[in-house]
Amino acid sequence: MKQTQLFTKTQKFTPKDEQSKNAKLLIRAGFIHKEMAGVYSYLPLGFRVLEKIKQIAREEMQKIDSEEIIMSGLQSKQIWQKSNRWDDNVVDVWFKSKLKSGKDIGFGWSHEEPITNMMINHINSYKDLPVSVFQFQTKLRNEERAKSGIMRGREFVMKDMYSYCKNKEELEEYYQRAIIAYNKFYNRVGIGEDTHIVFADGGAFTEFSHEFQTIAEVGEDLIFKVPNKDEYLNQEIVKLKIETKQDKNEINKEMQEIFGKGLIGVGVLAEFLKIDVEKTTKTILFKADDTRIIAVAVRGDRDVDEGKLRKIIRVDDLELLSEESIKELTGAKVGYAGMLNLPNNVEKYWDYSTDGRINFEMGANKTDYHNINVNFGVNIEKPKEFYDITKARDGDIEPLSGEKYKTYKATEVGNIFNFGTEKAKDMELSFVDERGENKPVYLGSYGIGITRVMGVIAEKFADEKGLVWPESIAPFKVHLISISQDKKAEELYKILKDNDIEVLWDNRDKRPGEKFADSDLIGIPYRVVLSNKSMEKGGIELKKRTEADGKIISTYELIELLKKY
RNA sequence: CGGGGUAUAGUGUAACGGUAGCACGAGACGUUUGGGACGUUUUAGUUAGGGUUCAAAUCCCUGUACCCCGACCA
Repeated sequence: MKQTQLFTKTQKFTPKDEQSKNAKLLIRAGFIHKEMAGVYSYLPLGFRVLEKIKQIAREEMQKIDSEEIIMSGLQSKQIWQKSNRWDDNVVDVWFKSKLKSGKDIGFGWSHEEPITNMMINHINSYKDLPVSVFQFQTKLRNEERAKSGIMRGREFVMKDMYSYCKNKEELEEYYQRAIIAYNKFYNRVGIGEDTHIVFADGGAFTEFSHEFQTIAEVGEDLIFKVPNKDEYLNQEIVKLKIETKQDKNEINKEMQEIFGKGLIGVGVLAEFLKIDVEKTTKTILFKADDTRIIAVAVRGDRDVDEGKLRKIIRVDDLELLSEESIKELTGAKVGYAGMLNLPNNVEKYWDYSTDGRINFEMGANKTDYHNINVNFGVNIEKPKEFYDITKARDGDIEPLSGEKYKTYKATEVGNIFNFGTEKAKDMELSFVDERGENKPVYLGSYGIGITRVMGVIAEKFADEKGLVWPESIAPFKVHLISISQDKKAEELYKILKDNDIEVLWDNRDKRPGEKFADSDLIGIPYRVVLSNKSMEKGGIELKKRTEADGKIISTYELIELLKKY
């Protein structure tokens, strides 16, 4: 492609309404256009990158016998009601509208339900299984807050794949094949080395789901590497058994109620009471399934992991108790709750970190009051069991080995999930097995955030001059820059094209400096310069984007070299 | 959804309540041609609505948009 034909221009200044590196660079280089917060259009260069990434995903999915389809973006309410996911309180990212007739419709934020519903028409017998289908879809999600450029938008492209299997074993086998395909995909797009499969919460049906996380500074997630193993964990499933240092000879003191007006926050509190922060206790109250009230105690310097709590109490629906309810329940404002004297209907859970302490502090359930010198077996019954409810953080210790988890900031670029028969049961998708018995189908769901992958790559490889694309997904392989040698360049341009080498020819009437600067900004892997200077030296200058200096070679050598890559 | 911030030309940035200016981009002409050149010239703007004032980009109110932090995030 000739650059004069490219309607986009590069910008010298970074847009002021973008903070993230990926959006700044992609906009400056003309890959994307921002429509609104979290919504971007893909311009010729960006589109080419996107298509390259999609093609690689396509090839890898086809290799594991998945068939490509494209589903509608409009979805019907009835289908989603079957699995109880139409409700805005259950799924909070819905975009919804109505047909002229008044019928409710939703804009697809996921396609598990519609596709499973569709499969009812196609899966009847065990002979129809297994089936795997995938698509590239623009997902629409009404995110409360879009951020990080194209990494987390309201509209984004996702490759989603769904597998339908006869039984657990067949699904498990396909799941493993999908993992292999995913790894190949990440390798091919250039982020394989930093992309790890990470164990994550599996929800109700399976113990684990898996995420593919790419280690990157922009990452929103913290992943934990298990000591001495090549195994990574998502924050919410990191096992902890936090021990608190305690002098065993400390003598139990008399419990006291201390007045401390407006002391909110453990740091301030500990200072005021002149005790160690580890003596303080945080009591958090939750509402589960609308009916249960849960009180959780963790050591003051730690936080509750709601994911872990959900698992312990076996609910999906969990939220913090409202201010009014806390007041009603404890008789105190938020910030003074304690495990002492809570009504009997409140379920109480203690984290390991609260165990083994002598003379600890706790909210008094009385505004502005805290109890100190609380002791198990004296003021409050020692819990029969302690749990792992603490949110993991950097520096935490794996209970098994006693060694620290290593942590990395990472961004989730893929996710695979084993639904078992749960989804099929919701959607009433079943098949008849060899013996004529009706059985639910096993569903696996596999996603790759295509646009997010592009964002991560843009961000990870960029240097101070601009973007640096891996060869496999670069918009063009070669950036041909001609300086006062347009005739020769035109010939070379044709030769490159005849050899099926994707080339962007900067045939603009611009000064060399500007062409080089633009070339670096756009980030095409190979730069080929044709100029009086290069001719004097005997040919063409070839330079990789990642290298500082080029080398002079002949046209023949150039073609041979580029063909190899 | 809570908190904070910002809004001036396609982009980036100035202007005490008193003439909206500069740079990049884009157009024209000329000089230039290996790291965002130079000269002359043209183009194009105060987020929307209301208020205060002789006078508003500037002060006030309301809306909108965008950014950041937190919450949320199959």
